[in-house]
Amino acid sequence: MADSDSFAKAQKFLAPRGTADVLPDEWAYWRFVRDTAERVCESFGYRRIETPVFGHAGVWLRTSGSGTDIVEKEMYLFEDRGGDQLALRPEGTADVMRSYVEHGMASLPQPVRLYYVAPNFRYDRPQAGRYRQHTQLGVEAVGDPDALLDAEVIDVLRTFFTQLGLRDYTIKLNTIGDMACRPAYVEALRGYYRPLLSQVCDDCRTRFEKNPLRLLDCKEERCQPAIAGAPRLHDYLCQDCRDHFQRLRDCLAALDIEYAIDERLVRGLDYYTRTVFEFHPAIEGAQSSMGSGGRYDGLIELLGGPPTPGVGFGSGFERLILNLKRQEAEIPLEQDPTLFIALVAAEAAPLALRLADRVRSEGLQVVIGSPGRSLRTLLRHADQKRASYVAIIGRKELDSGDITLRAMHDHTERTVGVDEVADAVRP
RNA sequence: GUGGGCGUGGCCUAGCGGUUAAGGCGCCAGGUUGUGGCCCUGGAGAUCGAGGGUUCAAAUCCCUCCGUCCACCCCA
Repeated sequence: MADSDSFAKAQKFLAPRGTADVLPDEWAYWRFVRDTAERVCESFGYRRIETPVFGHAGVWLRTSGSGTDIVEKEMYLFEDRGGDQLALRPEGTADVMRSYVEHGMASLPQPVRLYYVAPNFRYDRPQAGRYRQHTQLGVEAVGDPDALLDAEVIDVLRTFFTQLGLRDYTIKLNTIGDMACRPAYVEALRGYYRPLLSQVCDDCRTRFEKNPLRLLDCKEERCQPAIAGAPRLHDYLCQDCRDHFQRLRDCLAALDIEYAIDERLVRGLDYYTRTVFEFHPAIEGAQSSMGSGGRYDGLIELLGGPPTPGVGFGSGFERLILNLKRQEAEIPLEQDPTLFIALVAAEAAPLALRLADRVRSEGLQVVIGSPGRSLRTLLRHADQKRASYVAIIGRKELDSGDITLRAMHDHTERTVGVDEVADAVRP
């Protein structure tokens, strides 16, 4: 890394690695995805919550699991001037649960349904669909253990995708047991792997120690034989977990939601219990998950709250937009301005400003063109912005006090008073 | 953390040892001294990612670094 001076000279100033500017042309996608997310969540009775972009590092250090990449090597950690250990939010669920406890939401009727759209930060190596700052829709149903809610949040995500026009995705579903049955399985898995450790990859040896469930989704060729012969989690599930999973399946059937059970599916965060799921696009890129989540019945206890069940998911906007583009999906167009003011006589600026305000107060979009350009140039600009009408203000209009109003679609012009412009251009 | 591709005006690209570094899009102005989409003319805008090396001569060859993209890993 060069020193900062030569860096600045060589590269100018660029957005930090793994971050991106959302430029005006791109914003149409963002607005569409955000508006759709808000509409869908609210249609299910979920209410908006916002938590700070940074928080006490312990919120994530305690909940996400010491063996996970997110905590171990991807957190943006910093100390503030008062000496507090803080972190840029790496994921949304834990801090929303912190807020649930902090604000006594347990005293509200349960479940509490919450959603948020917020940036997350992870120090990862960027590639397609993966950024150091990314924006997620998060949805959480807190305080009710019923599998109906697992089905409900999956339905929220399914509906969100449908409303976006995303097609050809698949849903992977699994159950990973709970604190009653998973420990016995983990022991069985360790017992099985112990004699095989010399045959598996380095990462798997680490997983064996820190996060044994992840042994199952190793992609290394040499580890596949070990995975194939491993004990199956589903053989160790307790009756409660079996019942929960069956009820979830019944609920999904009622909703006509199709899915594939994938016993290899485990999640990257330690707090998940029972249900886990992922939504994948049919066109598989490397960063294929467009939304994923599960149940986290022990999470709130880890944060010092009472035993409280919860279930939810996260869905990354950047990946959704990537898939919308790949699919060449239709998105709502930007609104065209109704009126473009061609200020040929720059000295008439006060008149132009008053006229623009007056027409805007009627709820119409008005753009003032660069003052002092030739009328020819101004009309070209108006055309490029697809304005419906152009109000021409030059010497002639300045003298008479009236406005020349040109209808762009048929090239007709008429003279109107300043007070009549809004009515004349209203669609 | 590990691999691979690529860095030439705002964008896309040509040039691959000797060129005033070329073209398209976009931008500005004019052709119509107040009238758009097409067309025509002109203009502005590039220390060819940075530093070092080879050479009489480097955008072009070599090295290092930086950036970026793609993949692994991980995940949204």
